[in-house]
Amino acid sequence: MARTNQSELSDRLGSIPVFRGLTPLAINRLANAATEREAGRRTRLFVEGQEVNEFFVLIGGCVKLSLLTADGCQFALGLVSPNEPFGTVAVTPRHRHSTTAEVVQHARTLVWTAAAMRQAFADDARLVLNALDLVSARLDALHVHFSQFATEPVQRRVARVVLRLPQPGRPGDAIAGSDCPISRQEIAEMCGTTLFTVSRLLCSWQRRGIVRLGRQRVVVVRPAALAAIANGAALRTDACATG
Amino acid sequence: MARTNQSELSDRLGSIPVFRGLTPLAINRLANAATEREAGRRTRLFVEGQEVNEFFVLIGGCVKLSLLTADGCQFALGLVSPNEPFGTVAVTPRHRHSTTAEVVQHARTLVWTAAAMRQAFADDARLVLNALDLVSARLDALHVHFSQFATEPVQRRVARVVLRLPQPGRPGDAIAGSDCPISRQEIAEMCGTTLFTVSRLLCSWQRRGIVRLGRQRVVVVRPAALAAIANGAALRTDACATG
DNA sequence: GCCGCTGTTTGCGATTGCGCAAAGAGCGAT
DNA sequence: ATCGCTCTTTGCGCAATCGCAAACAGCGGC
Repeated sequence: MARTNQSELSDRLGSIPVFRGLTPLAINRLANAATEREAGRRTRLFVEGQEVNEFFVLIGGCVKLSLLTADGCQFALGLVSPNEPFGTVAVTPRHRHSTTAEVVQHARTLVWTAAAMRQAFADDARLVLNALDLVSARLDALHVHFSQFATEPVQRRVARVVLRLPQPGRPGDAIAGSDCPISRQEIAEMCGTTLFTVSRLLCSWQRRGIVRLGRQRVVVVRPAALAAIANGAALRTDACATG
Repeated sequence: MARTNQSELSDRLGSIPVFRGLTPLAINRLANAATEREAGRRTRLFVEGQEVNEFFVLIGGCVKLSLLTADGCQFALGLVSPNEPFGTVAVTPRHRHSTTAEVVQHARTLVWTAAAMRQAFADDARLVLNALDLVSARLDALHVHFSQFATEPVQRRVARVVLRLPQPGRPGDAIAGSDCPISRQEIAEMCGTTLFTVSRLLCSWQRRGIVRLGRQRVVVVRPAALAAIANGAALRTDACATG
């Protein structure tokens, strides 16, 4: 790849979960085959339906995965955090992306071609196992997410989504120290609701001092209170408006 | 395993997608390690949270995968069809089931211990690739399912679920030639709604001649009409009650 | 400093879908 | 054949949420 020192890159790769435990040889080959790519807000790294020919790992910034339903309604699956691979881990040729990846905040990514990944899979069986574990874990997580989604009222879903939002300067979080602009519309798309409902809920939470709002910004002030809502504690929304 | 002829079993394994393309050696070892197990209605093959120590492939009958949400609400992810593996494909030790598998209709399964599966993964790298593809495909399918679920009104979700239900004697379907008893409650759990709403919708469809209903039974008479509903064609539910 | 654009708030009316209660129906057991 | 159990249907009222329209507000450009 371009600028970065090779062995430094190898070290970095080794710390990414999906590459953990690979042989030095495999890691080095991956490091050689990697390309670093930056992409600005609103760029699309790949689009739903397009053939899979690249594999991404997010290094910095924020990327949103979404898809379109048959009736043209957009639904967002969630945001990708740094060190997470995305795109598709699978290597079946001809496979097509089931989602669209859009950059929410200027993103730095490591990119491999599908061919390079197939080579890597062949180089080290451990990578396949890692990928399998990763995808399985995602599947499990999605099961849980789905079931919550299916059975919970909007208020709780929005609370959950907001809790997962990258927070400015929250350690270990998606974009430590910087802002990730997310509109009410985008939150609505992650919750399967409308921007109006999201706005109403957020405003009521702001009145209660649970969040602080701005244009394309939601800062969680009292995570515990929000978690309580997410877990079903608060039944009423608009009560105690002066809280 | 017990009764069946070994080579016959090997042949059968070879036709199960997840085992496709394995070396004869690996297939034979799998055939040797397999156990056949039958389980009656309402039996649970594994329970959410329990440690994964067996791997299943459904041969006949019908199994429902479900999970409990935090508030004790049951949600059903769907039904397993014959030749589908279930449980968890991943082999990470200590991994726990994220779902519960309950027999809906007397089921015949092939079972392997986690140890046997780990051995098989080691025997033939192709198995790991197959598993990765399988899990990836499921993840993609779940993304789509989820997004439909999140954006569509109840009516369409119920239509979709009913379309997927095993139909008596429909070729290639879950339980060719026999009935798979499913209650309104169970359909509701797959749709994220209540049994009342399901009942109302089904009755209105029956009045329109789209389905035929019985106790724990839904037979799709006009799949095309139901598909039209699933795709958003019919806006009104109760209109044209005599249709 | 003003303008225009995009994103946000809020009120209001219309629906959808829920929840309970009670009556009705299939099915197996005695 | 009857009983009892479970599953299903249906009526009715209510709460949650949507959808639109219009007013408001941050922010960059000129």
